Amino acid sequence: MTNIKKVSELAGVSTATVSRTLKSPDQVSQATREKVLEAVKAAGYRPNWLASSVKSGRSNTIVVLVPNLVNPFFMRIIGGIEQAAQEKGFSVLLGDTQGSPEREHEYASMVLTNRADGLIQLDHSFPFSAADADLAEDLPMVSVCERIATEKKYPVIELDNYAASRALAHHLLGYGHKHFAAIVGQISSQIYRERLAGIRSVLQEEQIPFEQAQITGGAYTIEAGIAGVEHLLSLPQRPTAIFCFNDDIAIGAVHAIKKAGLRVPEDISVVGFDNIKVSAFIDPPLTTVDQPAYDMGRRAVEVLVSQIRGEPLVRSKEVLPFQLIERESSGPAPL
Amino acid sequence: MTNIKKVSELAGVSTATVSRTLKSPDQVSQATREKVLEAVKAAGYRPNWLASSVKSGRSNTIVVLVPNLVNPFFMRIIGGIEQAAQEKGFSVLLGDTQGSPEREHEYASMVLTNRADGLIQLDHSFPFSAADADLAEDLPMVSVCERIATEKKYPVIELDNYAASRALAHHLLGYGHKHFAAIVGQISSQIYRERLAGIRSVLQEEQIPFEQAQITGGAYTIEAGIAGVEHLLSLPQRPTAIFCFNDDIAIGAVHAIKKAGLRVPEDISVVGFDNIKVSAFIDPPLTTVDQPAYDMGRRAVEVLVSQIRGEPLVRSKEVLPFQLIERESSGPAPL
DNA sequence: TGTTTCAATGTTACCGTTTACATTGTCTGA
DNA sequence: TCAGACAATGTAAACGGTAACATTGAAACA
Repeated sequence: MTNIKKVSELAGVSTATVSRTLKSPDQVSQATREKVLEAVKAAGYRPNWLASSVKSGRSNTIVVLVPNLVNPFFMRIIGGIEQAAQEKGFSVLLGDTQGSPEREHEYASMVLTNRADGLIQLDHSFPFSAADADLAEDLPMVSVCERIATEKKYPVIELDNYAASRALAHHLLGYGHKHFAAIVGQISSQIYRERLAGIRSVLQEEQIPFEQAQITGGAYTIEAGIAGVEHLLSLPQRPTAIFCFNDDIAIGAVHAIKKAGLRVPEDISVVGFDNIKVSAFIDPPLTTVDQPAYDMGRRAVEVLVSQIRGEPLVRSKEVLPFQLIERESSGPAPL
Repeated sequence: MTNIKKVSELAGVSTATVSRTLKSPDQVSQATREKVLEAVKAAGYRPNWLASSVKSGRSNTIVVLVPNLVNPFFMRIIGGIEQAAQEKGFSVLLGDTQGSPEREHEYASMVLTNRADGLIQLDHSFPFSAADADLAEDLPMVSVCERIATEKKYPVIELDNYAASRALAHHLLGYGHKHFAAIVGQISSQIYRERLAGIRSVLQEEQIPFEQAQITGGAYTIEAGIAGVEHLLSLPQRPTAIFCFNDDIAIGAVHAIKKAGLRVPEDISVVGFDNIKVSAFIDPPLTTVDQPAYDMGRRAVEVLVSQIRGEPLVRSKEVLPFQLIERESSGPAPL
């Protein structure tokens, strides 16, 4: 291992001078600087990051807890996180939790052991184990999309899910739909409640019933979309419009509807959520709500890093703008 | 900061005893152990990972260089990497390179600075900068799917792309196709050459021409698929079967073909590569080659970790099995 | 010329663990 | 009763940097 001592001997200076040459070159004379840099080159020296970090007590690393790596929406968020983190000199430790609390505990505890300085949670659970909960008191943590289920208010970057689903509902009402259904994602999450409330509020204003039987789902997957449609088509009163709580569900729903011999949107309109890339290119292209995933990731890092730096929290909640994307999976209600 | 010293004072023992209690409890007497563990709990002590790592000289971390986070195929690989890494006690630093050499250099240099112990490269470039190249001599590095372009042979986990594209070609020949085209991904990569060679070899055996004009593309994206089809449809001799070098390209191709008023597969057959999740649920479902992405990620970690541990390399190349998935995007050639 | 100042560099303590080596004390066996 | 063995614990030196403080020497100024 080529360490700073070897370089200092090679250059005929002290280790402090080598360190200074690399960290604050203006404190070192021109001549010495050149000498040292030459020695660095000759020895092939790169400072040991672990050693500097243990000294500074900072790892300049953040952990990101992702429920599902294959979800392209999450990956767009992570793209933003990566970009912003790199700009701020942080690196990103990936925590693929698969929704498992044990995995979450494990990754979350990295912040307790100085392996990471902060945490971004994309799921809605409080990621620390009960045993660690009190230690986790004031740790830098930010949630994106979801809201962490705990008393203490952690900053959150989110979408106005309530308004967005109201927009979707109005969009479908404008097409004359009267029979609605929803295929929801993970139950018990904040998102679930807000989106459902948004839909409910609009339908209530119009005095349109929205029965419990027409709410199905349980996961944000294509399979959940397929199973949801199979259930809905078996009901006595078949819906003419289906809210899917993300685009994966919607893709499954469209697939299942077509497989059942029905048409989208002529027989049933389908709307999604997230606006993932592929949604624009399936048949029919999906009406959905665009979430600024990349920017959400960026903001999350900015907020987290300012927390890590101990700066005061400006806003504990940031709501980013959504955009209704009207495509061809939604249309006039059948007569 | 609660450190080991505080705990040792609280327990009335030396720091060494605290360390031993946590790392090798059998060296400590029952009574002391209990005393120490109680103090650990009372102080809310968690050992500082940075400090242990600097001592051991190991970060138990691997960097993964990903050209594109949003590609679900890469994410499946990364899922396997994550899983295997966790099992082996490693964590994963994500490096989203976007194909930029500077980004690659930056992430790759983490291995030089002890921030990570090894590197998995999903792209085909040698990720170290020219200045670092000689330092990078014997660093643990594994490439997945692609082959790293350098003299020294790094272990590689890959698919038999040649055989896989031969299988696709035979599949389409079986449907009586005579006019072929390819929409390729990144030119100059190993994958590009092997897949093209596979197709060429089959067509040559059958004495079927495969002109340069019918090879188009440049990126592994939906947009490249769309642009590719637009180009191919403008040719005097329109192909009846199109090889797409990944499923994203194929999704774009199918979209563009349908938009042009043609049918898949009645007018043009389309085949993809990778078997990403959504490929089974688009209309028509995509004929493609399944790559065991998850297992490739797992194997990459296993090979990398054994390299990190200094174990001798068993095989420098592992070829994992592919599977031809015949779905409805390919069919009999039009008359 | 003597004092002050300051830039350049060296010395050394420290970050929080781990661990080789030293010490203590108890138990065993002759 | 005492040497030897061994288990339990303490002491202190690492790991590879960084930075506060100390030292040196030359320039600046009165």
